[in-house]
Amino acid sequence: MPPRVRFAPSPTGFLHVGGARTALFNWLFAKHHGGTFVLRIEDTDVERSSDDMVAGILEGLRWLGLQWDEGPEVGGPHGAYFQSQRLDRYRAAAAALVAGGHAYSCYCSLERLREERDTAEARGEAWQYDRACLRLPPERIAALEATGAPRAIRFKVPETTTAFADAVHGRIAFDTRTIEDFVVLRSDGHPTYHLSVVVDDIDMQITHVIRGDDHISNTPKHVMLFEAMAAPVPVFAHVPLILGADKKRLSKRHGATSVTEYRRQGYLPDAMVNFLALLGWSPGDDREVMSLDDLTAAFSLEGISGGNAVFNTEKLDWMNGQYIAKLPVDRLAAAVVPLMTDAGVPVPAASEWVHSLLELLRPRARRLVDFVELARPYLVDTVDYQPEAVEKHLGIPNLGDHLAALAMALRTTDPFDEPHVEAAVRGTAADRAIKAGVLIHAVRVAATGRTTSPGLFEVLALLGRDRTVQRIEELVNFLATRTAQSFS
RNA sequence: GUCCCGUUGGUGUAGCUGGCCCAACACGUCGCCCUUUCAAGGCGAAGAUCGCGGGUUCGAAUCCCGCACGGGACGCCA
Repeated sequence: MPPRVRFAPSPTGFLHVGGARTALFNWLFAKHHGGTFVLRIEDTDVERSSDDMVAGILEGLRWLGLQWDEGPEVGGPHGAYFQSQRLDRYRAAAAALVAGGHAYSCYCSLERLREERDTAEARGEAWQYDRACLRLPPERIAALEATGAPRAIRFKVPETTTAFADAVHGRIAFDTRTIEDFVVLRSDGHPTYHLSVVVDDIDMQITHVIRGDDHISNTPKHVMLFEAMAAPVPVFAHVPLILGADKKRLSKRHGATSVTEYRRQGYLPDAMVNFLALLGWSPGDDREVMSLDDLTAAFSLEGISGGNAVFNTEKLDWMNGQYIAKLPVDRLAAAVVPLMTDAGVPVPAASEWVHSLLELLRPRARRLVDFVELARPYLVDTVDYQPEAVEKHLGIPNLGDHLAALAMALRTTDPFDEPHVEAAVRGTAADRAIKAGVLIHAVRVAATGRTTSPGLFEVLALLGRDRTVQRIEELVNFLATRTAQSFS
């Protein structure tokens, strides 16, 4: 039977990288085994959930290429896929638990519970629910019910040892005495997380629950619930957490954590997926740059490692560079041109020329946004000279004359391509008995205003004769006025 | 405080059915090559007493025990 897995985000925040990786592992597992990937929105916390967050999560998943087989917008035979639309199911399940003797009503006030916890915490201890309401005599319960007192439903935790076989950690056992009678249905009729997940996982026939390590201690509760509902317990696989550089759980403090943010910064979805897949998982061999198809073919739960992983941005950048290097140029242009336009850098319509430019810059970019600054000198009309470039390369005696001579030579360079431009530059340098490098550096400043650029002859060929000559002459003028000023 | 998970170079991992491991791959770092600069690419180097301490064994990163440290969970949040 093909497996059914699910990703069940709570729309109380953005899709962060940890959630994205959990989704990815689920997706890969499903695809590897020809199974089904279900997306379920856990929005039982009405206060904190929002439609915008749902939209953002869906968008993030699609951007990564993780389309779901069942869930929001695509439907499926096991819906609804929003927990807020399944409230009846949870209430029925809670009633069934009570009827079966697995759960009971609790009339304790929130104030009392909080006080108990606070005093316990003051002693440095944890408080467990004292089962006060489990011992209530029937007539007392009847009286409370008659007055319409608010009541929650608590699961009656049996005294045993619950154990489950975790696909990444092996057997994990809990003494249930350390687990209190947890609430499954709040007094407002809304289910808690524990009830809704289990009910949904049963209804949606989930066979494998792949989720974060932070759920390990919830799992015995879920196992007990599955058993109380006489449902088969799915296989659990708890994947390690993603940590920041300080080994603390990844959070806002660490900078970008949402996939939307990485998208905005110019990371490619394939690179993101590849990088995330390698955080806590390995194919078992030395492969690292892997497509979604490669990952799907290689994926297995056994390859997931047990320890938490630090999110290493440097490696992500490297990975992104690998994918930028391989991106077909038309797709690269489609991704990058809008960024340039947004930044106020005009891009000509001539796509051949733009493609050549991008090819020149490609090995120098790690993120798509890098292209904007990299490309700026080739797209704007006037070149701004960086002070350090001026200082470093323009202090040559008679430089203006040398440049004027070069401009003259370039005027008749034909064709104006890389080898001919190179010949003209080197020829001029030889004629004037200066090192080619000196002239090259100065011309780079003329053409780009910077100390660094792609190979100068490629740059000039790309700029074309007119703009090249014009920029060299502009630098000649700049030098002349500067000299005049220094004498005044 | 209690329970649970984890611990291989700065980072991510491989190795973990014990010997082929004086530990491998990738990122990062450093150097060299290429070269007009910056990248990219190629080549090379440094960097881990495999958390610590005991044990088992002819032999342990690999098996057992203890400890330390890190992380997570202990809600009518998910």
